[in-house]
This record gives sequence, C-alpha cells and structure tokens, in this order.
Amino acid sequence: MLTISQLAAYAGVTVRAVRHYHRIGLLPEPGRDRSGYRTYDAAAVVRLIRIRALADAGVPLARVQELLAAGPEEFADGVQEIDKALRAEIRRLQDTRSRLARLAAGEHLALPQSVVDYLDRLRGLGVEERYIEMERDAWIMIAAQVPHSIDSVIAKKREELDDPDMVKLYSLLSGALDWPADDPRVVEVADIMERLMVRAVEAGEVGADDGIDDQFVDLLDSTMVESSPHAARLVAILEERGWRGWTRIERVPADRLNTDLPPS
Amino acid sequence: MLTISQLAAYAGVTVRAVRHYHRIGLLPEPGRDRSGYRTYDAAAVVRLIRIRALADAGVPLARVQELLAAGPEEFADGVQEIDKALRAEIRRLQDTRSRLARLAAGEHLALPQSVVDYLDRLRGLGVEERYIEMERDAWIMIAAQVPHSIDSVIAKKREELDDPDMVKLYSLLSGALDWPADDPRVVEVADIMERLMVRAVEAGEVGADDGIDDQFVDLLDSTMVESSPHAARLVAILEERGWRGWTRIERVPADRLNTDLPPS
DNA sequence: CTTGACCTTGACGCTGGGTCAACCCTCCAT
DNA sequence: ATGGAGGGTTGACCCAGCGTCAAGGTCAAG
Repeated sequence: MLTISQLAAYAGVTVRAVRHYHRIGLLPEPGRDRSGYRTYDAAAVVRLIRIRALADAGVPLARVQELLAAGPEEFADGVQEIDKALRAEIRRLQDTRSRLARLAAGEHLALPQSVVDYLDRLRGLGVEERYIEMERDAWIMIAAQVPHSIDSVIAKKREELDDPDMVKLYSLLSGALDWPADDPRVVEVADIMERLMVRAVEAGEVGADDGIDDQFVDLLDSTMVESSPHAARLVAILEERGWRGWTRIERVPADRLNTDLPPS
Repeated sequence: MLTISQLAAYAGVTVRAVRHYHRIGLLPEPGRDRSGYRTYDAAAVVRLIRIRALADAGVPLARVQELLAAGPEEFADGVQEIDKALRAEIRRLQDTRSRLARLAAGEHLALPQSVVDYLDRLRGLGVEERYIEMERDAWIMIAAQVPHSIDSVIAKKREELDDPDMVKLYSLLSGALDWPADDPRVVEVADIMERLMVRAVEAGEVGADDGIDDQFVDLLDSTMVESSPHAARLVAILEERGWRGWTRIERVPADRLNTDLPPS
C-alpha cells in the first residue's frame, strides 16, 4: 500500500494535486490507516496516470471526469475533439511565433512584412527615425483595423514613393519636427502636397473606397495634428485651398468651404 | 478621441480587459471627460495592440510590462526567451497529441506502442479481455515508473511468448478468472510456472537488474494477489516449492524457507 | 526523548479576466 | 419633458488548478 506522496511520485504529480483531485471527486477518496493517512493501491496509480494524460492535453478536470466515466465510444469521440483542439492550439502558437520573429527582426510588434518593408524604404530615403516611429504607430493601427487589405494599401503607398515629389515631401516632413514654430517651409510642403493631390484627382485615385471607416480616419488625423504644431498649420493652409483631411484627403467644392462644419 | 469600448474594439479586446490593464498599471489611466468617461488617443490603441501581441504569446502580463518598459536590447532578449518557450510548448503539445493518438487507436492511455503491440499479441493468443485489462494496468504503471527501459523490458516479454509453455500459461491464467475457489488446475499452473522458472534460472535470466525498485515490485505483486483468490494460492504453492514473488520471481534457498519473513 | 520527515485539514493567493449589480450620462424619439 | 436604449462608472464576487503557508498529529531512527 502507498502513502499519498508515494502515489504522487509514481504518477509524477504533486501531493497537493492529488488532494485537489479528491476534493473535486476526480479521484475517489481511498481508505485510511489507523492514524488517518490515506492508503492507496495500484488502481489509484493507474487512474491518476490517466487523469494526467488527459490533463496534460489541456482538458479541464471536469471534462476529464466525464471522459473517464463515459463508455468507450464517447471516450473516443472526446479524444477526437481534444486532438482537434490541440492541432488548433499548435497552429496558433506557430502563428504567434512568426509574429514574434518579425518583431525581433526589426519593427516593434504586430506588423506584417509589407509594412516593415515600407518603413525600411522610408529609412532608405533618409527619413528620420522619430518620424518613422510615428508612421509605424499609425500603420500598427491600420493593420489592426483592416488586416485583410493592409497589403494592398501599403502597395499603393510604395508606388507613390516612385514620385520624386513624394520623396521630397517625406524628406521635408521628416525634418519638420525640428523647425521653428512659423517656419515658411510649411507653405512649401503645402505646395507639394497640393501638386500631388491634383495629380491624384486627375488619375481618379481620390474617393476610392479604402475600407477604412470615417471615425478611424478622424482618429489618425487627430493623432497627426497632435504630433507637431506645424501639422495643424499645414492642415489649415490646405483647407483654405479647398482640401480637407490628411489620412484621406478630399477636394471640398468651393461653395461649401467652411459652411458644413458643425457649430462646436 | 475614443471611449473605452471603441479602444477595445480597435485592439480586439474586451472593455473588461482594458480596465484590468489599468488596474494592474499595464496601460496608463487616460484623462476623463467632464462626465467621468475615459478618453483615449491613438497611442493607447498602439500600446494595447502591443500588449495583446505579447500576451497572445503566453507572456504573463507582469512580464509584458517589464518588456515594454525595457530598452531595445533587453526587449530582444526577452522575445528570444519567449520564442524558446513557445517552441518547447509546441513540442510538448505535439508529444501529447501522439500520446492521444495511441490512446484513441486502442489501448487506453499513456502506453508506448511496444506495450500496445504486446497486448495485441496476447489478444491474438485468445487471452480474455478482462485479463488483458489487468495486464494493461500493470504496464501503465511500469511505463510510468521506468519509461526509458520499458521497450527492452517488453521485448524480453515478447520473446518469452515464443515458448509454448508460456502461451499455455497465459491461456490458463486468462480462464482462471472464472474457476471455482479450489480448482485443481491452479496446481497445473504452478507446474508450468516452475518449469519456466527453472529454465530461466538455467539461462541465467533470473536476478538480472531490471531497474525496477523493490517497493514497486511489491506494489505490483499485491495488486495481482488482490485480483483473484487463486492468485494468493498460486503464490503460496510456489513458495512451498522454493520460489518467491511474482512480478520478479526469485529462487529461495531451501534452508532459508520461512525464516526471513517478518513476524507480522 | 528528540528530531525530522510525513501526514492531516483549512484557508488564502495567484492569473486573466467574466459576470453581475447598482448607478450615472448621453442621445434620440415621442 | 420624458422615457428608453445604449453607452459609461466603480465594486464585488467567481472560475480553474493548484502553490503556499499555518497549525497541528504521526512515524521511524538515533
């Protein structure tokens, strides 16, 4: 006959776990010797080993109890299910692992490779690290928001970088973080942006549905505006010229300028 | 600005989880509007998404906090560690999966293939299912006890089945479960066993260290004795003839018969 | 007889939140 | 103005699966 610690040792569990199984009725309480110690036989070892085999597979103890009480066919069905869950869990962990790999490889966290490549390209253009971090944070949000279309969105962005005006724009914006409050180059930025926007409108690239909802666009815009004092000024200048927004810029018809803003 | 539920939706978590992160200091408490609602900005979304990326990898929230507060090199080291843990966990789950596969394939739980094969062979010899279950339970314990040498132990057992006497023995033992209390065939069983043992001793196969400790052997023996009334009688007969034990049978020198048993 | 290793029950702690409860705010339709 | 829906707020208790004391009773050895 065995004591509780011997039983536990045979099955590779702790004494505390065995007592826990008794309390929840998973392992029947055995007899006691004259001093109150529990005395176990080999059947208890076998039952305990079975319990652990299932519990190690992640099966909740309540379900373990059901399964061990069930007939062979129900048991087999249950094991099938458990195996499916295990497969799913393994795949989930593998996905997580590749996410972490990308994370460690460079960009901090949760970004698809396409975005990482895009940010690397900005770096290659000489854009400052501080600015890239802002971009990165915006892309983290976009990737979380529209995970399915992030690749096509970023592909369009990459194409835009083929335009020398766009490259110029980024190099100016990057440096703008250190400009004095009323630097005249903000106007230069606005000029470049307007040229780009006009071309985009002509190419029919404005107004296409990007799958990002309006409120989310507002959120990105307000983050941008808060990031630098120049940003607000820039948006104001563009608005005077009939453009609205930032993340998604739209042409505002001249007759509606400043007329459809809410009173607040 | 975002409300808590909007923040939660962007990051794909529940409102309750966000509040939990506030309480444990993982996500800083944001400002409130005049009615006491929390108001979040995009930075909170980014931080929350990062938290989830790590938490999904199974990192405890306390560690997530450390990592997000740490510098880049410490962060990278931490991610390395996490990845190692993930790899280990994936392998553990795969092992569990193959254990479950064997389980579903036939024998109930936690037995290596070699033992399953052995039990199948017993079945093929016409041994009753009830008896096989007893054998199986014993092997479950042995496999738990000496997992490294189980294959060699079982290989020896399989070889023994090539002996027609051993086959005869099993077929008798299997049927013995239904014998009346004082069936004379028990003596026949004892005869066969003695023949087998004598041959084993001559072949030098007795006394070899099997790596199983004495106490464990006692446990297996007592289980066997309790399994049937004939078992005790069988052991008694063999003991009269100078053999002791069951799981591991030894020759007892004639002059020491009944002299070294404890008085109890 | 002491010592140290076990045994007993009972109670609280831990993670990562879920799930009420009880109440306040805001907005919209009536 | 009023009521109801659908947000938000704090607080408190609940879950698994044990770990970890606490406060004792027992056992075997020296």
